Amino acid sequence: MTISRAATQAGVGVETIRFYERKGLIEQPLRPRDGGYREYDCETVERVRFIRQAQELGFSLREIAELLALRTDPNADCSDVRVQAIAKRNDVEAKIGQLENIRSALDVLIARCPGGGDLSACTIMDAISAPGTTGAAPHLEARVSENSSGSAIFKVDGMHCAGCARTIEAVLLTEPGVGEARVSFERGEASASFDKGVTSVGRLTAVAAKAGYRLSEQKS
Amino acid sequence: MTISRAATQAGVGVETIRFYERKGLIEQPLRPRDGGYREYDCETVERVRFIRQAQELGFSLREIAELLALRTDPNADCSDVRVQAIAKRNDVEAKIGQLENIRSALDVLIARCPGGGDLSACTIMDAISAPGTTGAAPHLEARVSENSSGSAIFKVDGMHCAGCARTIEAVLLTEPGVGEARVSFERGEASASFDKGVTSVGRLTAVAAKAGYRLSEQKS
DNA sequence: ATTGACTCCGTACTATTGTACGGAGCGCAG
DNA sequence: CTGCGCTCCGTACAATAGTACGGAGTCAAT
Repeated sequence: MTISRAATQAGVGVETIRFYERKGLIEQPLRPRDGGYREYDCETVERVRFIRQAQELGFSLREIAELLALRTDPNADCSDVRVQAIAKRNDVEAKIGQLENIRSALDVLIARCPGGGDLSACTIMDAISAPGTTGAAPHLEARVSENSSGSAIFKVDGMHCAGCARTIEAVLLTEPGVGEARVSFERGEASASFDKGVTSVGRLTAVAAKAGYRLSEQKS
Repeated sequence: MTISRAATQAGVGVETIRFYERKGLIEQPLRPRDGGYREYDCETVERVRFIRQAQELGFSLREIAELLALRTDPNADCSDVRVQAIAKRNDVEAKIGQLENIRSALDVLIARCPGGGDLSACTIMDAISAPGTTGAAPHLEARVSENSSGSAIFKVDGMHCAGCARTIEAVLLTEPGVGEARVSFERGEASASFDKGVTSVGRLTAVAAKAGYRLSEQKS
């Protein structure tokens, strides 16, 4: 069987067969003499079919290579394959979960949209511009009052727009130990709650300074 | 604001900012004189944040570029955005459906697997090798007796293994008008049902011949 | 004025899964 | 033995979303 026939039978292109050979997924078949044509048997066709089938189940070529290696390994156990399948199932499950989150976020967006009129009133654009308003932000709520919790209110210098406020919130939250950060552009104020054993007011002003904003603590 | 500061504030790498510029997603900001540094304002940071946010909702950079173009287009309507969002939601829905199919196929595989013992007994490997046994194959069942249905039984010459049988089934099914094809390696026989108005016994033997197998009709 | 950090720019590379191309070689039929 | 089609091989290219590198230039501080 020549390569094009094998390819047709496996339902792929000729180049794909050669590609799989280069990738080590199938062996190059024996050839009569050097420079001759590849001579395929049905087993290789089967192997290519196996690859396509496994791809449909969501396995990558790398994973399929492992599966194929197992297939020829005399020490391989059925449970090895089972483990792979279960891991893959869990991958798929996780992806489904992510996509469901995205879907419900989009649903909220679409439901809220007036469906016409000026773009400046478009709630979808607003929602994309301002993250965290379409759903709860669990990482913000979860850990108020943890250990030795402290908090501080700052006056902020150097903000030009509401985006700057979000910037500062973001950099404060990157600091370990910070549980909550709220910055108001209108009031020129920032507040943060944090674990005193992990970080400090000084560190917070430092990270903000690194981002280009001057914070000064307001003792209350 | 320099590029690295803007990148930090937007939560991306410096190279990513330059990459977005090259892609036209953000404009290169004005620079003091030729050869000087890029001078960013918060608006660009906002724009980059918008991009990341939209990516999390599953939009590709190409789609985000369209969204951004809308944002500055004075004629853009809120419904344009809504249409995009709905289309994306449907995309996401479709992907979820595909993944659910994969998941249930894997579930079936895992449930059937003995969970140990020799690989030759592994039902998962078997299932991957022999497609169509894990779930229904709707395209096979759906259209028996459509129009002017005919059928034929053939004796097959040139099969070497069970895989050859599947090959022949596959090539017969590629032929338009063929509703069902069954090939048995053990019996050396093939059967097919098809629409007489679309294809014919001759065409079926022809496509099989092109794949390297000789079919001869068995008049019954 | 010099140092050190940062930036600029083009290009090359990462990973994934193939496709496409061009020149040379092989196999078979007439 | 000549022609036609198929194959061989390496290489380049497709899309996606960046990341990395090297040499030169710039900025701010010392």
